[in-house]
Amino acid sequence: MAKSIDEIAKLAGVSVTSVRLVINGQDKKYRISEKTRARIQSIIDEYGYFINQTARSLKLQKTQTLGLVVPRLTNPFFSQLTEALEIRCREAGYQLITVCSRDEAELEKQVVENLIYRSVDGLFVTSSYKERQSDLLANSHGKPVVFLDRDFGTPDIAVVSTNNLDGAKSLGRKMAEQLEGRQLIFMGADEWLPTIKDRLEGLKVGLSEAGYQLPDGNVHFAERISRSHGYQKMSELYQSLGGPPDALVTSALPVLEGCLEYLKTASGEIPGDMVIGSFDDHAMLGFLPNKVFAVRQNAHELALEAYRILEAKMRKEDLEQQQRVIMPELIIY
Amino acid sequence: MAKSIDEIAKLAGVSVTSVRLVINGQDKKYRISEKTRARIQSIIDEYGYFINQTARSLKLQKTQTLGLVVPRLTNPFFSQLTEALEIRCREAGYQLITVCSRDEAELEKQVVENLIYRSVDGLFVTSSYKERQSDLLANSHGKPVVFLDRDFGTPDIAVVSTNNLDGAKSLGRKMAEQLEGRQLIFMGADEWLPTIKDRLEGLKVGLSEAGYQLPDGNVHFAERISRSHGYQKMSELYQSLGGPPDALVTSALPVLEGCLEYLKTASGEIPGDMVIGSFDDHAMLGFLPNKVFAVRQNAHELALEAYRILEAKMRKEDLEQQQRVIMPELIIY
DNA sequence: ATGAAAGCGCTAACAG
DNA sequence: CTGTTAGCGCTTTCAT
Repeated sequence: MAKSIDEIAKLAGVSVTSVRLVINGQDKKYRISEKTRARIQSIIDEYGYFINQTARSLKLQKTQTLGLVVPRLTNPFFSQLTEALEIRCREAGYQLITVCSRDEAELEKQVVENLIYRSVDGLFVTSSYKERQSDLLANSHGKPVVFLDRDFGTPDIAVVSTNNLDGAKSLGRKMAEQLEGRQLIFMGADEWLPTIKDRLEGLKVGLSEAGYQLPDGNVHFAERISRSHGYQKMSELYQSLGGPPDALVTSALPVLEGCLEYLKTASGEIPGDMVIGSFDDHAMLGFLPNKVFAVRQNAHELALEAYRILEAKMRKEDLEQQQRVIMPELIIY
Repeated sequence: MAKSIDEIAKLAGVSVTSVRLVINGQDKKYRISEKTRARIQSIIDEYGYFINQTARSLKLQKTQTLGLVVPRLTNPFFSQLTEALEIRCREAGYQLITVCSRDEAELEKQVVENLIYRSVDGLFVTSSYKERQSDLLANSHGKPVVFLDRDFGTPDIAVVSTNNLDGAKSLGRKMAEQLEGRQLIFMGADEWLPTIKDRLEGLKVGLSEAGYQLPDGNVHFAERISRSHGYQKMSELYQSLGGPPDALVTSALPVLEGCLEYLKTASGEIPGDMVIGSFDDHAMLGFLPNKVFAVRQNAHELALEAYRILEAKMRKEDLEQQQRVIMPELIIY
């Protein structure tokens, strides 16, 4: 039904140039006569035209698509980030292509390569390892890249991340107030991630500012960020403590869920007097009987900043500042 | 750095045909001499080759991309569905492009059009209205479409959905056992959606099978599926009941969250003896002090079936059965 | 066993 | 005011 420019031109008995001009609204009256314009328009109205983006992309060497790599979409933080970024990109005329890496190095490599084959004009990447980051930079085929969420400290690259350090500090200070001599346990996972390191580091500083030194023995790491690994690790901890911790801080939501699940199994219910600290916020955290502190990242702001930087890179502007750190918010339930 | 076929051919002093044959591994020894093969290979090894998918797509009239339209990615059900579908598509050599419609008719129209412009080879769409569904079918430019999650009853189209009716029935039967003469309130939203209608309808049937007739006055609808609308509606309900309901069933998670938030504000805490029924499951539901029943959709199965049908359509197979209804699971916390 | 050439639909430069 | 044409990188058919 819908026709190409050539076909419209043929049907109207004019050249492709004329058709192009009216399609693009460049029929500035002194270029195309009203008669031809009308004829062309009528053909378009009758058959419909719709542009073949593939051909356009091939000609212009530009696809108007951007790629986004996130670990998982089922992680609420990343799904918020993705939604916000998609909206921003569409506003700007870009189509966003989102893929998941599951934080697996091999998969990350593969999906990034896929995106590059598809000739995306730029990339947003949440990289799982420092090496993958440098590797990508070396094989980016000149495509601009903005890294998200994790700053491995590689110099001279564009990164937009959350200020986990300061977020964790204020979490630490607030939680210390609740302790009154009781013990706090930190339960992390994927400790090689800079986000996780900062969270632990900041927490320690914040706690100590309020007078509580976190003993090394109170720091635990589950194997990976996942519910089952959190469950497993909490079961070990529960045995050694002989009960639930007085206060618990987890570095990610799935880990917290696993911990709570174990505690519910072991004690019959969630111990309501256990103070909880969580990185990553979730609506339902507010419905626990416990006192809960949650550090909420600003996914929206992160998305806007990342887009801003990528766009500047695409138009080859010189960026004075290609690193941005966004402040999270401390929620108290 | 990486070169195109033409350039490789020039560098090796051979024709593009020869280069193509070795790239595609079709250098069946009786076609290309070992000498030329080696020369070509060495050039490729040195400079690297990487295919320009855009050019390939233009030639073949096939992009190896598929589109997916979901209302929101921040809805856990849809993020699960998206993850599963992305994995399945990649396995099959397709790149999935996901966009959000926010259940807004205009936006849905726009994003679908975008995808079609980009010449996706096929589409998965969670349509928000029956009319948008028929409209899309009329303007699909011959592209195969599989609709997800919502079956508006349009005949002869491909739909993969959850058996909300039977899921709701078993929810109703189970909840009735807990009532012991107390009142149950249903709180829905977006009542024009077939999923929502089925949930209410099934619930009524299930309840009545177990001896409880749900009065019409106990059925309420918030304006839209959102936390704030759930909060609003629960506040009205709370006033008129003079307290929290004995049992509450919501048609979607955000609505439940809003209701609980109001109850926490009003009563200081979630009334622990309120029996809760939820469509859509979430990990944290298990941590409420309440008795909770959740109908969990099978996003994974839904994704696999949808892909299977779309693939069959793309290869123009005759489908005896292009409707699939997947059974959900009743989770009891 | 290898090469030449057409053509996918578009854009842009140039020619009337 | 309007038309012609080259070429983006690939696949495929037909020659040699």
